[in-house]
Amino acid sequence: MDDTRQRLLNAAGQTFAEKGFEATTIREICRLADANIAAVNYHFGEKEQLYIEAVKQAHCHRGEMPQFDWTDETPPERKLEDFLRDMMSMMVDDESPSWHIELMMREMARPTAACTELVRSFIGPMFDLLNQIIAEILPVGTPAGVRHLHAFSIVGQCLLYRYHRPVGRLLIDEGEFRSLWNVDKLTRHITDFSLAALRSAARTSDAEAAP
Amino acid sequence: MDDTRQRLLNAAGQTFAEKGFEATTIREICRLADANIAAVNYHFGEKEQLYIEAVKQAHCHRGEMPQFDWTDETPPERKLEDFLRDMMSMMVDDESPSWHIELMMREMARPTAACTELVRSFIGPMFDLLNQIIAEILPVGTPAGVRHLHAFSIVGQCLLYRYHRPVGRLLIDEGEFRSLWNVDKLTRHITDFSLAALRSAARTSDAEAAP
Amino acid sequence: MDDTRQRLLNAAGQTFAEKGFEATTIREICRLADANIAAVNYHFGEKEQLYIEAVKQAHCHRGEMPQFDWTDETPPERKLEDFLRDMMSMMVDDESPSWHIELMMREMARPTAACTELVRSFIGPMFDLLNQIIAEILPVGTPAGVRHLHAFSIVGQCLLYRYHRPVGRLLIDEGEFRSLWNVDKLTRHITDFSLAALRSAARTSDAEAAP
Amino acid sequence: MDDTRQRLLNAAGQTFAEKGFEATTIREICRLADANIAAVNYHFGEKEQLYIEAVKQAHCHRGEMPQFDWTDETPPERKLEDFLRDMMSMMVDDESPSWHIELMMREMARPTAACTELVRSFIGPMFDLLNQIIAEILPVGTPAGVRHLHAFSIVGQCLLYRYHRPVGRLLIDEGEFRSLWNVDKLTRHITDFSLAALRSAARTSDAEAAP
DNA sequence: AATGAATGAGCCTTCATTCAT
DNA sequence: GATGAATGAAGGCTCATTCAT
Repeated sequence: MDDTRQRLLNAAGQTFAEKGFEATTIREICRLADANIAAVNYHFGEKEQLYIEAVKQAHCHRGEMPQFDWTDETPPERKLEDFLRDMMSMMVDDESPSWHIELMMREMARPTAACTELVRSFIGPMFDLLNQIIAEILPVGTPAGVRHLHAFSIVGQCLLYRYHRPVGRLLIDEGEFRSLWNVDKLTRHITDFSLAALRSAARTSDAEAAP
Repeated sequence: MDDTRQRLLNAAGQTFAEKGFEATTIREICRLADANIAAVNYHFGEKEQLYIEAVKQAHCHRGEMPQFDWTDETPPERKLEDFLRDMMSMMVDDESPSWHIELMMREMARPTAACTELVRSFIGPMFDLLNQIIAEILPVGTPAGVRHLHAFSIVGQCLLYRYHRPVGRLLIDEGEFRSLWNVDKLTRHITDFSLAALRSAARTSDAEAAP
Repeated sequence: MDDTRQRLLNAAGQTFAEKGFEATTIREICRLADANIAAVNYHFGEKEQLYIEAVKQAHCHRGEMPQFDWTDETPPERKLEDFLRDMMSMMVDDESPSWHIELMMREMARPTAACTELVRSFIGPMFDLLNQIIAEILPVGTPAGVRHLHAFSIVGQCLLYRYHRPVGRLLIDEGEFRSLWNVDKLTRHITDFSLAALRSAARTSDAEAAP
Repeated sequence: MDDTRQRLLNAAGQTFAEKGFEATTIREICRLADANIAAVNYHFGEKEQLYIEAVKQAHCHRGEMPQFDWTDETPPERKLEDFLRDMMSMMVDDESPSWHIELMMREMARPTAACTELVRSFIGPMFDLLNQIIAEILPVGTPAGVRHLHAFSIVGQCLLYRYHRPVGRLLIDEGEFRSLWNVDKLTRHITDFSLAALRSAARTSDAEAAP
């Protein structure tokens, strides 16, 4: 039965997400999974392989890629907002612990062998999608390098709210923190901020192109 | 002699920055510092205290706060660019390993007891400074919450280039990576991007305020 | 099918011969035999039983006892030489790894439960045969104890070349080692050495018997 | 204090001698030495190093080389007997457990890294001494290779009584075994046997040299 | 003030074996 | 008859820490 294997993966993902690879012991995982200590070695060979499999499963579980109901008519501004809302729902999840995302975040900050796979199947496609949206806003012919810089600027704004949440908590007072760390509000702000920057870049670029 | 204590702090900062708290062993630090194995416990009581002291020293070493030669005449746009250039020089340091900054980055992502002190003496003042610059650009009377959102958007763009450098390396090809991950280029882009967004916000705000 | 059982025995013999009982793992044997991990316990109950069966098979494979074409006329000197040549071909086998013999050698040095069977069916008969040859050379009526001492002296000379081959390699230089560790040369030397000793013992014994 | 280190070496030698390297656990050694389990790692780094040091100490303890009160007048026959008596007292030691020798014997049969040192400081000198005695008996000018063969024949006779004691026990009945496995009796037999062979070789050699 | 020695808890891994199918 | 899954004990080793000097 694959039950034990699955329970191990869940327990591992959860614990690795919470404490990181080094600080997690396989005893802890096995206790949580209600499995024998030797089960990890039997199913995965070694601790690191279990970690890699857990990361793989983490983003699979999330559903590979979000589904948007966009048509050919959908304006890019709307697409950007949808995209950002999806991103921010991953960054700010007060209700669920969502170790799947936490594990991916850890992997992005300190990549191990599992990172390549993660980039191939999730991060890469998301990055490409964002670049397509940007391409619809910036003038045709904008170099890829410029689009990438804008994409990084947008993604950077999102990631901060997950990675630096504890620091943010120290920088602003509690009331403000609670009203701020909220998917709706943050989505709206980042959308406005980024759209303004993109439009400005588009204008500048046009002006340069047509003197 | 305080020599041993100092050598321990240096060795600890270096190693903690490179490997993180868990993955670093006291033996390793002592070997690097050419000190006795019991020296850490003698001077600092326990491993965690050594870590805290190392973090404290890391940001002290950096010189607390950058010094800008601004006058009352200096326009906020110039100030923002200077500020961002200083930030980016911390984010992108190809030449020096700069464990001081790496340690601070680690602490910001996974705060420990040392974080409060770090925020008080370095991150907080930097955040305040950025907010002052923003306040000069946005209309008088803009609520603090709005300023903070803009500050986060700006800081988020910067931090990405340090935290997600390995992922960035996987997303774009090597030639582009090398031409992109560069203080000048990134400073200019982030300045332009953020300034455009701020100006747009300023216009919108004025329009709302004066119908 | 008895195929698996047989493959296990071969793999076990080979591995036990090479590494000894303790250092050999069941997994290793099963991998080599391309059998399931539980096959050993299924077919043999436990590791030790597999070892015993492997030892049994080792000497069976060798053909129980050598066949000599001796007649009543064959002089004992010739018999001794034939016997020693057979012994030495087991001790010095450059060509084949011959795990069958290596396993028997191990068992003789550190006997386990398998040893009794080995002595009964192979070593004992060989020892008896040697004693018969000795009896033909020493005067009639020589006590069994004296014959046994001579047998031990002869066997001891042979065994050294297998058990202490690595030490021998360190005691003499490589050229000499290669010219020495050779069935023909060693057979001739041990035959001459032993025959001289036996004849001397025969003379002494006769002199004592007939004053 | 070096007390613990010494106790560990003693316990290790004893246990390794009894059970071999693989079958011995460091927990067992530490229990016997009344030391903490981490003491082995502290003093020797790893199990194998402890083993090597134990082997080194084993032959040091024995007193490097036996001391014989020989003069220039001492006939080689007397020297051979003394030499063999010393050898046999190592091979047949009913009274004392003498793990020192047992450990050396194990090392000779299955050499590890410790063997080279053992050969250099003990086995080699003993082998040289035996060859000198042989040189006094065989005619001047006998090639080294021939002397070595005789030395091996003599040493082989001795070693059998230690390595194959259990098999010997199965080949002859208990009464005979007890009367045989005895330093005096065996020394006398091996001396007579070998001396006869050497003298015969000397005569043959002379006859060939002077036709 | 400073250190070599020692400690005990705990790490990951591997073992021979047994269980349920 | 044969096997993949699972088990518990034990393996060597490393850890941060403390002790006696």
